[in-house]
Amino acid sequence: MVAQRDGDREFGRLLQGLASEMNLLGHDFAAAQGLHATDVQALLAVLRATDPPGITPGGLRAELGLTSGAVTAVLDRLERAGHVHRTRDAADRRQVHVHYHPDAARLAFDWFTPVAHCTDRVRSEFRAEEVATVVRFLTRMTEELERLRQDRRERQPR
Amino acid sequence: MVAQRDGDREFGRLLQGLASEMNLLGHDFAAAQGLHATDVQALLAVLRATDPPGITPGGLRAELGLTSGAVTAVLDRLERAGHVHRTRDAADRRQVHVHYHPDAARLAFDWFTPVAHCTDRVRSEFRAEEVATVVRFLTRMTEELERLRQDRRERQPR
DNA sequence: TCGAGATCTCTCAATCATTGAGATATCCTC
DNA sequence: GAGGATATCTCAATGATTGAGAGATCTCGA
Repeated sequence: MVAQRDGDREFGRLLQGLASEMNLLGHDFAAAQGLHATDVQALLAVLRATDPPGITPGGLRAELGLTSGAVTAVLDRLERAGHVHRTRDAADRRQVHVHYHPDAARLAFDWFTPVAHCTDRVRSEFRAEEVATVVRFLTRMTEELERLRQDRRERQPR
Repeated sequence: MVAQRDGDREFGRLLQGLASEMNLLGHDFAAAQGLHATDVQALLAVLRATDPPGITPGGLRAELGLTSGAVTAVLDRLERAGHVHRTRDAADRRQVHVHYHPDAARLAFDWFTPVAHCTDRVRSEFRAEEVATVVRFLTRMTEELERLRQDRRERQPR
């Protein structure tokens, strides 16, 4: 009754549903903080970027799919609200690095703690090797989607 | 060196990264179709809703985290562009059902076919029981996040 | 060393998506 | 029926996003 095709379809739907649910969490956080959805996405991207130098506006542009003007506006808002601050790169003074303010990190951390508990709870339902499988899947899936986007961008540069 | 805490953190980051990547696919589709990111999210939600009666504006409101005014605007745009159409429920004439136009479905289907291939490719790297594990994980994760959001909404109704 | 081109960020005006309150129509229950 | 609840839409105000272009800095070849 449930053919391979249906399985695939269900699979995609599952992924979409999860992504959508995570988006909504962002919306809720935004509403709770008096921020806008885009600002939250940007803030999370900044928090996620632990590579020492932080993330640049250009990186955010790529990560959020916004134009440069929009990124500047987002960062202005976040900076005005005290969540992040900008520093110029000493080596390449064209570049700007965005850093989060520790308080912003704590705020986000506190708010997302219940979410982390959710993750833990689900995680604890799986055996270690199953978790490893899931991690492998998530990693591969992300890689493949990244590659797909990159390919498309190269094939259609404008 | 990598403690449990770090593992958790990495796990959340993985999920976020995947969700973000899927979001970007939406952005790309939007750009390709001359739509806006929100419109695409809405269109996908409509396509995803296969429960026979379709989805209502209220359902979209919940699914996209928008206000009623915004949903009306989104649907106006999608309807004007010929992607969806609205019908009134015969039994409850307050309600509206949103249906996609077959051409819109085909358009989205064609565009997302390479994405489906991505999913298939990754999927084929896993044994059947591993796929089952991943499906179980995705399902549980979505359920838990849904529940978390619901709990929060009930605790803080306004 | 200099200059052309590339890269990164920001500015600014125009556009248009979103909010939020309220209007309208319909349903449900007493 | 009347009152309250529910679902959607309207509309003015707000402000986020776009897109072109300016400014500053770097890179590399002549």
